[in-house]
Amino acid sequence: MNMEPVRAVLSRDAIVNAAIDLIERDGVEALSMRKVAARLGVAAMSLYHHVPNKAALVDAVVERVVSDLDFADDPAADPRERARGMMRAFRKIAKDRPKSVNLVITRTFESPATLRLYEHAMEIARAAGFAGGQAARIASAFLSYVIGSLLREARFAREATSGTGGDPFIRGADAIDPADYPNVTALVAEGHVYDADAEFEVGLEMLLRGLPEV
Amino acid sequence: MNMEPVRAVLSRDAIVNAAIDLIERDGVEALSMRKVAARLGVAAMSLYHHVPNKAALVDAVVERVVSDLDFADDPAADPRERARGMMRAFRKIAKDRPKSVNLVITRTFESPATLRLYEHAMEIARAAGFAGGQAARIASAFLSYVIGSLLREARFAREATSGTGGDPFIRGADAIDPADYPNVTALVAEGHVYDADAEFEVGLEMLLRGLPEV
DNA sequence: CGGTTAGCCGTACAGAGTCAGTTAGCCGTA
DNA sequence: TACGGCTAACTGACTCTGTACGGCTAACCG
Repeated sequence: MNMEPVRAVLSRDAIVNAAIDLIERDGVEALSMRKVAARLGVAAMSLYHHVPNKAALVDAVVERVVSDLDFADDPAADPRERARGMMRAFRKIAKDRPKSVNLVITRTFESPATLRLYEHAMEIARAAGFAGGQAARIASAFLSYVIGSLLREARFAREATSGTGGDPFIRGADAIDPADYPNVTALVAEGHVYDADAEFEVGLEMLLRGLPEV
Repeated sequence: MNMEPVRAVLSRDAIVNAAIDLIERDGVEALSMRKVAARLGVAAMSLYHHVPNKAALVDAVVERVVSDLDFADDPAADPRERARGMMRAFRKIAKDRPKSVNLVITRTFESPATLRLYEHAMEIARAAGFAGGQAARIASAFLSYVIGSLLREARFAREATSGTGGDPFIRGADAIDPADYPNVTALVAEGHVYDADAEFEVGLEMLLRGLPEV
């Protein structure tokens, strides 16, 4: 009656999923082959029939996270609007899988999925009228900016905010010496809260406004 | 005749130095307490009298790397020029200690040294006429951008370039399917090489040009 | 029905971080 | 000078990591 196969079902996909779960639950440093295996009810060494080693597993995780990104895009739309759309979609990683961000970020744009990001950014840059090397450099500028923002945002998201609805701008602000950090102190005194969205949009618009003449 | 103390001299500074050496030689993942200790001619556990644990050691490394940064700065100069100076100085990390960059990058701006970066950026933003929250967001935009650039640059620097003087734009470009990545392929065909300095400057100028009205 | 093979498991080992217990050198005081 | 105590380094052990090797078993193929 049980149609399930007797042996445990194991697949690359299942392994990657388990790894992502683990990372999002306990953080990147808690990822271990044994824990992934345990989560799948399987012995550690079984994983190695589907994944050559841990580094490859991590690569696969990154690939998955990036592949899940979906920048709905209308090629006929205003290139600036397309750029905004892509950047915002990219940034969604920080919301969806905050703990995995550090992994994505630490890797080159070489794998198919990450290269796709670059390709897409180039595509938009070209649609905006930039050619060759200039398009590449502009695309890189945008990507560098999202990545930097992502990093910042993911770190702030490490702990859920309390009910106040806003992160304090800096953790442990009380311990800061006003003489050494006057501007930061003043900001804290003003009650400035960290607003990831607002921050991100400011920089994004700066980049867009600062685009060279085509 | 031997004036050296019989027992090994150990200090927090010496430990941090050894750790940095190790990281720059063999990479972050090769850093281990035992190797640091061995490099200092000392038993592993001895380190724990100067550093509470490995995480703290890593923090100390980050702190050192960032503290060593020196953005010579004339408060009376044009704020834009000051911003350029700071950004370029920051970027020097990638040149001086490429392997340590990933560490710096993965941490919040909470420690004194990293907070100093933020303070400095805010200071320049205020000198440029921006106030309060807006100054903070502009400072963040610039910092996000450098950090993103740094990350990108550090990864390209992983292996020394061959004699050609230019990195190929993408490693393993031959394996890329032109149908999937037309823009990237075209770029490679044009012989585009990766030029970290040029790329960085393009984005920097975009941000400066795109600064809001004060 | 016999043989091959793909996929899972158990064992084992080197290297990691770090706790506990021990020892050795230095320094102030008598 | 002799001694007592304290700090800092050492030794050993424990747990957890990644993964190489070899054996077993269930499924498939002719």
